Amino acid sequence: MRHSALRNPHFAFTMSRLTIAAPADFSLESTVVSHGWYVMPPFRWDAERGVLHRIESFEGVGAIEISIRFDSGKLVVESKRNIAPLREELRTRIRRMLQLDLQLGEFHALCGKRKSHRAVVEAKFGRLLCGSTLFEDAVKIVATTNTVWAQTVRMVTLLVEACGEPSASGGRAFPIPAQVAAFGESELRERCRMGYRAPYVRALAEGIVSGELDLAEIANGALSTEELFKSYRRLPGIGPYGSAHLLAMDGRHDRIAVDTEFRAHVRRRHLRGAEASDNEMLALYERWGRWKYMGYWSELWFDLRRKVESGGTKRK
DNA sequence: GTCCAGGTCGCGC
DNA sequence: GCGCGACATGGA
Repeated sequence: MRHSALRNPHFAFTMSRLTIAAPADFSLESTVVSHGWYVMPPFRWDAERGVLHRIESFEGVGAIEISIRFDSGKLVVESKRNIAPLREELRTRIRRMLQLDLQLGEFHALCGKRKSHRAVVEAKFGRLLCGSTLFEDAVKIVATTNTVWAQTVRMVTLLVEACGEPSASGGRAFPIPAQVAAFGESELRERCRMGYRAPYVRALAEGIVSGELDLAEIANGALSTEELFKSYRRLPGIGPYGSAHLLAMDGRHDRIAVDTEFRAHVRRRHLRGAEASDNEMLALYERWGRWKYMGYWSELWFDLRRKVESGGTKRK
């Protein structure tokens, strides 16, 4: 069972540990619960204990289960498996997952000027939970397009179950491109219920395996935001919405991912239900400069939180 | 049965 | 460059 280590002092004693420094404006909870990724495997969020569980696979090692918690200003990463040899790679992955390198000062300064966004600063909100690879985020984004959230979760859960590397206790890591490529398009359709997205996901996986799509080059930080936007757009199944989303996961909020959610939010929040063009809606966020997407997203997210707290409908 | 959801693609103009 | 229909899936 998952918590056998807690009951068995021998295993508890052999827990392998690693710590990572976190920025002063970092909040584990706000980062984890920053958008819907935390409800999808291979993440599992224990809200009560404030522990993020995750399964990660390593070449030649297999899939291992890790937990991440925040203690005295730093992140504590633990596993029953010995993670010492994986320390550097694990650090790199966690920095990406929790956007630890993102500088939020400017965004929080902008929030501080707006009464509506004070809570954002207090919550240390502004980092988005990401997968450990761009491939994972791109696949998940494709799974969010033109469907409802419950189906997105279903597709991703089925995909991870179907071809992710299994861990000792039966959980699974997010599949690597080779695993998805080997799985194939018809399986993505039939077993993972991905529908017409199957060819996109397959092409994404195969493109990475063959080297035709070089995600490492895209993600190495050398490209300008607009160049990066164009690069993401060339990925199969990634259009303007997905590309803006991927930009945000790279800490770049210059562009807003326009979708039905954005439009509904703007109508509700700024237009008293009235219709407007996308450009008119986008113009409302111009004052956020480089932080347009997070300005919008934090607004939506905190509206949603207030709604949930006052007993409204629960989502994501 | 019909509509549509955190869109994207390929086509015709 | 811009508008438009098709595209799987499943819940409302």
